[in-house]
Amino acid sequence: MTTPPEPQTSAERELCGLVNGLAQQIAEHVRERAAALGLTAAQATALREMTGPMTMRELAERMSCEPSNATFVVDKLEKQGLVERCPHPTDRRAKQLLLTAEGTALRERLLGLLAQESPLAGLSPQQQRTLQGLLEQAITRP
Amino acid sequence: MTTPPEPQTSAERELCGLVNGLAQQIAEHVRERAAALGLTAAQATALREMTGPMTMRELAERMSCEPSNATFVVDKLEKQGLVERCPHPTDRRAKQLLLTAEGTALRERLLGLLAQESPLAGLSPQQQRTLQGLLEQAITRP
DNA sequence: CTAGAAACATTCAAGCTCTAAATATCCGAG
DNA sequence: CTCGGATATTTAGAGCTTGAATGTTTCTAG
Repeated sequence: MTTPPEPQTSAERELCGLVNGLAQQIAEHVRERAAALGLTAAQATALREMTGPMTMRELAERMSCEPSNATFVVDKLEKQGLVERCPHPTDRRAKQLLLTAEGTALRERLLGLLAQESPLAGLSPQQQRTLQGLLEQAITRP
Repeated sequence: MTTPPEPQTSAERELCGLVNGLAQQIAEHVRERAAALGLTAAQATALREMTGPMTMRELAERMSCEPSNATFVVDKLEKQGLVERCPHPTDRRAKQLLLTAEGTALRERLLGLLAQESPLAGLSPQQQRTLQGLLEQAITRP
């Protein structure tokens, strides 16, 4: 026979639901601020992660998405004149992404908006540290 | 003037990244188990939430998505003979979703798979309770 | 040096999700 | 009863994401 009906299971499912719920709130937060600047959530995420010159693959990794998706998003940003695809200095296979002056300015505004009214404001700094520890442990395990 | 340069901010951004990371692990977990049964993640989520007869709207709420999306997903499940759209007993506007025998059987298998190797297995029951409390507090705040 | 393996970026097809609009039905005020 | 606002579902259109296939370029074993 199997182990007795596990009370564990349903608690874990509920917990997964909470994690997803909070992730959705965070996504919504980004979506709202991005929309205020005429960007989609994906475009805003890309802009946020553009901390300096980088390749397409590097950006994709920072965005936690596939390179093909990065191509799609950067196409949009490039059409808006926010980024440029330059030839990479040392690797002719790769492109080097650079923010334009406009892109840099918009990124600053975006970062300012994103810092306001964080979805995590309901937790004290101490609680945030606790949460961070738990999440790190949960993630670095499988 | 604004508050001095907040050290808070970057910590919160990192924390958001962790929440999203764990949510992605959970999604990947569902995706894998669903694929083993020939289902997409969305179809598996719908099947999982079909705890009994319900309307399209009710399913959409359980899935945290728009009703139009539920229509799309249920279309697929119906084509696979897993669910049926029946006329609602008392409200002729609504459809009542019912699992077929096949659907019920597959749902059982799915629940079994989903309960195995939870992405949260890295946390002790005590830690899971702590996490649950923090997430609830964070969510029920805006 | 050179052939084969691996890495970078892109394109394309397919799937998921959302919004807005259309249709059908319900319900309550008069 | 009837009209008008609210609700349930579907459709159409668009954006986001992925995975496979492709063309270049780089790296590495021999």
